[in-house]
Amino acid sequence: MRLMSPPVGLAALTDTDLVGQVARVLTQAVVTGQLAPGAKVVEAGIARELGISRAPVREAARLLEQQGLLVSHPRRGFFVRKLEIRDIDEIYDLRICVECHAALLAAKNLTPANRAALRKQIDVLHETADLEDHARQVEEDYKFHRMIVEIAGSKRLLKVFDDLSSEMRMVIGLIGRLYDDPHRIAQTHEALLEVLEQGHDDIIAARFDYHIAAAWREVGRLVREIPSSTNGVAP
Amino acid sequence: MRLMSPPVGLAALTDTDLVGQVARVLTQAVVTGQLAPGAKVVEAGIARELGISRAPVREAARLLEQQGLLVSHPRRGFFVRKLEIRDIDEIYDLRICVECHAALLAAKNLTPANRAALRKQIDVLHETADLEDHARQVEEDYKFHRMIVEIAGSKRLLKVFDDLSSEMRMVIGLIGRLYDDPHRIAQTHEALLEVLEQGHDDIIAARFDYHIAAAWREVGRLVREIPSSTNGVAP
DNA sequence: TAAGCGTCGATTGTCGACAGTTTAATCTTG
DNA sequence: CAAGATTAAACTGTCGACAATCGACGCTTA
Repeated sequence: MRLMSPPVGLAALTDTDLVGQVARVLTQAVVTGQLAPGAKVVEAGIARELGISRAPVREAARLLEQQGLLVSHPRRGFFVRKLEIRDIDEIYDLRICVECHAALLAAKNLTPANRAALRKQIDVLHETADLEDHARQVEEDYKFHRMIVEIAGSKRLLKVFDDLSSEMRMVIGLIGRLYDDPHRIAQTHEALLEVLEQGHDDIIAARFDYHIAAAWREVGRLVREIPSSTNGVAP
Repeated sequence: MRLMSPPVGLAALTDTDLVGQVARVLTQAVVTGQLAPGAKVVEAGIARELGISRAPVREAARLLEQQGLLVSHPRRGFFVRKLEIRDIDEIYDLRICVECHAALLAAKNLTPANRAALRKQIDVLHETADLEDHARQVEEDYKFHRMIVEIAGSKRLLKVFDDLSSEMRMVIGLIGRLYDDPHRIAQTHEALLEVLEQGHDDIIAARFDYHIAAAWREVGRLVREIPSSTNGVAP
């Protein structure tokens, strides 16, 4: 006898994931610069503001620490991480390493379905290119890159990418503007997809390497251009 | 007046880093198999055993979760991660990606000092090869690889490597024995160092790729060979 | 007889409290 | 007046407590 209702694809509702929520709030605050680099993150303050106790805040803060957005000095608390030029170099260097590899794997896993998804995302890039919403543009840009890593099919690769992402968002947030013309970015990504579809390892690696390295150069230039006192990036 | 004893270069006895200590204890328990894959990690149990409260235990558990050693099911607690063949493949795939890159960077940063350090570590490998202490041998093996990533000079690269390391230790722990003859391992590493000193990018990458892939194959073989019921590795 | 329903102990998520430490602000003192 | 000592306020690290929830087990019922 079967009385149990059949499994319908409902999203498991985890309304009690306070830690996760706090982590999201904090991440947002950091990448938007609402919490400036070097700023102290007072547990009790955050807790009071969110109407909760300190315990979940502490756990969330540890998460962000592991992600590299916060640093903790024992007995002194958590602080928003200050990025130095050297950090930005590390971030992009690792990103090249990870994303080139992901691209190679993705090319092998490319199916009509996810190929279409990538195409669609490029359309989104074109659409948002005319808007003045820079944050949105950055978001869609990353989404494209993330999709490739997803297609690569390695959870660990994706985790590394995601951790890097928040750091990169922080950097972009500090710069305060895009590192390139949004239309050009959309076109570039179109080219990336083509190369991916082509499927030649050397070309894929070289192309992704170049693409990310270009962003690296631009970001580096822009960061150096802004006085460090105003952006929290030390030389 | 200065009554405080002068700072000695001791391992910064931060006696109040409970979370760190707990994290170390838990990590050890997991990689040694003392906590078997799939086992539930009861917060109160750990806390009582260590004579502390649950708060630090929770924070430590979150750390290990982020590291991939534990998984948390909301409202059900933390469990020791069960590794599947797929995970092992992911781990080694990422390790190749990361370590090859690290090796290239390390070759560029190679100085007489750290070159000597690597040589010395190879000596240690030879010395411990005769011992029957497998755990020690594995440890020294990783130390060599870690040194290379350290020389590469990227904190983020090192972090990725360290996270992977604990997972790899877990795998090795499950297998329960070395994947190769320790003397052969020592020799192989000697060859790696030579290639590193030579300084040709292509050769370095190819050699490290091959070296790690070989371990991957061996580990994969050994894992498959053991009935999954006894080792916690699902197929 | 087996799916579904209470019930009960075990465990998690969260909270408020307290001691000890750090930071700042104020007060000395040469 | 500046450098150091002193005090007060703020904050962290840790704890124990409590309600909410989960899993197991036996009970009901079709």
